[in-house]
Amino acid sequence: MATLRDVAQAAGVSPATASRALSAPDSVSSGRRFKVLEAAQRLGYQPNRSAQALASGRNRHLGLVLPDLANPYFATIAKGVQLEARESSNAVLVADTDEDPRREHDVVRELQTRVDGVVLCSPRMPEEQILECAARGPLVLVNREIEGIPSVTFDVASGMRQTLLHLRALDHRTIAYVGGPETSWSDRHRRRGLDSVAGITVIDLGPHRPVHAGGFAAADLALETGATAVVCFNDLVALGVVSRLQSRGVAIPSGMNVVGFDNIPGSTYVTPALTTVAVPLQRAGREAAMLLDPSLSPADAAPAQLRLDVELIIRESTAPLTPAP
Amino acid sequence: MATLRDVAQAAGVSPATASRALSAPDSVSSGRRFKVLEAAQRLGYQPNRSAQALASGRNRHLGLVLPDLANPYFATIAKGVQLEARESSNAVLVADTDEDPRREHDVVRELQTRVDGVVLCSPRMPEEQILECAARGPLVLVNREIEGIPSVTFDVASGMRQTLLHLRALDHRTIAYVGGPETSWSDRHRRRGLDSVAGITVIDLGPHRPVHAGGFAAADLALETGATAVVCFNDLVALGVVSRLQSRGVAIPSGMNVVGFDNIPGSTYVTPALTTVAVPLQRAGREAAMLLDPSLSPADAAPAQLRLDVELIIRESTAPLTPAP
DNA sequence: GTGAAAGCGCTAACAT
DNA sequence: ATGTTAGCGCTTTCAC
Repeated sequence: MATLRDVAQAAGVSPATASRALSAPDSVSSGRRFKVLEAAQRLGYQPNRSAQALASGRNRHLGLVLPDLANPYFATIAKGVQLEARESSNAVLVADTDEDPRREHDVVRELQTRVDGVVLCSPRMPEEQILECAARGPLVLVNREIEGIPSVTFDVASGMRQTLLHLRALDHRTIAYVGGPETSWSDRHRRRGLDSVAGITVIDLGPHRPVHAGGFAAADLALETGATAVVCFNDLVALGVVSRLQSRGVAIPSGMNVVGFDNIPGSTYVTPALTTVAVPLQRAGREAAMLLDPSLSPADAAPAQLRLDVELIIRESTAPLTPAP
Repeated sequence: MATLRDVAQAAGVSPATASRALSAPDSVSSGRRFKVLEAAQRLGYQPNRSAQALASGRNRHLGLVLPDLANPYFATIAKGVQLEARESSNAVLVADTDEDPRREHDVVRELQTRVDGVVLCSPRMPEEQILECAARGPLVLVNREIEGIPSVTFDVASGMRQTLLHLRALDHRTIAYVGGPETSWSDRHRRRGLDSVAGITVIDLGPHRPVHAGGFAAADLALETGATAVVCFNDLVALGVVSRLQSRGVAIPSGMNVVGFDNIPGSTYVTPALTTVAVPLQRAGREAAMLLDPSLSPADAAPAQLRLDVELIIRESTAPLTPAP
């Protein structure tokens, strides 16, 4: 394998010049630059990443920690991180914590020994642990906000408000909300939108596991309340609600309206297709990765806290309460 | 940040001994080992990965290349790779190719500059390009076999045979097969199982895109043939077939049976739950990562070609053709 | 703009 | 079992 020395020698310049020709082309006269590039090409030169990293103190590796790679929500964020990473010639180290918040802390620390910065999607890790991790190296939060740490979140309160306005316009007056994990930033902020619309009564069905199975129990509760629509913490839960309602013989939307959150791919595949709040997951991943780029964030600036807009997508699972005659 | 020298000094030993105490404990007397470990602990020593990598020539990084992270099929494989990597104290660099086979080659090569070995899930990259990549460094294929390259695949022909036997037992005599991409190893091998069961006529519906949308067109074709059951290349397609049939008013399983492949999580969420062939995706990821461990594979041995067993999971989308009276 | 030289922090012969 | 020594391949002052 050809080294930089070989290239320099072949080009008749010093290793320093060869290095510069490759990484800071403008600081080398065009003649020599050309010779170096040509030699590198000819010898099939591939820089040794480890040596670069050791000498420069930077890896060009980004870390990404998330609860579950097989969850389309997180997978989509991961795609966004990848996309941005590739454009800034970084690589992404992904670590899945298997939904175990206790494991997250160790995973982050382990990753921090290997990367220049970490994107952390951790709905449940205790705040003080996150602060501790942030002290060890650059870190950006996704879907959660902590004072003093850069983050990318979604304006879910607005999403909730849009949802309620939509349902009210369809003549619904009593709706049920299937909550997510109690400790989640994301659920707290959805709830902030719950009382933002006059003329709608919201029945709180309490916290539920944010997965398909969580929707089963919730569906039965919803039916009991007399609500005409059920709004769910996320699409996975909403899908569970739909399944359960259908198997109990309740038609959607005629017997009950259902709204999800997130707009994961599965929300369009189900029948009826789910009305849901689209959150720009991939964009969030990109933005998070960008916030990690040191050249873009002067160290003295306040940590950026992005709040991305969301949009209600109306599909088949919501309809006027009483259809026109 | 404390370095190994600092630790050595604090423990009153040479850097070499300190290094050994940490990485090959048995080669150091227990007294000194203890002192080193204690000093490391006290100073909060964290080895510098770049330096280790440069000196040893190994990164403890594994690469994983796949078409689409948001596809549950690949996401599950990724989880398996992660699991095994963690146990062997490796980290995983994931690269998504956005389903673009032309991009795969570059992505793999880029990754190979950063990792000790690559797990490649690439249904469509041309064989010669894969061979070229394999020549550059350790590489294991998943869900594809190429002579001379270690791989982990599934016995999908057996899965197909199990499916046909099941359908025959339910009195089906004519079934339709919705194929996947023509060039895919995986589709070729499914087809090998197609003629393995006597007494069943299989109508080939031709290649389809292996996603939900692909199932729509296929559903209409299937209806036209008079088949009583449709077997699909994968669950995503099967889900599409189900959607389309239902929206055309065909009940499942009474009007048509549907079988998928892969047993992705979504296959249980749909109504009716999908009969499908479960393939051990996570296990495949693990095995692939293990094959990459140099300590387990003597360089002179023939490349391992694992073929994992699959199992038909019978759910609600298949039923006897003519129910008992 | 260019080169010489000094490391980055660690591992692995080699010698003892 | 331990220490000495030499790099691994690159980046980056510093002087010119």
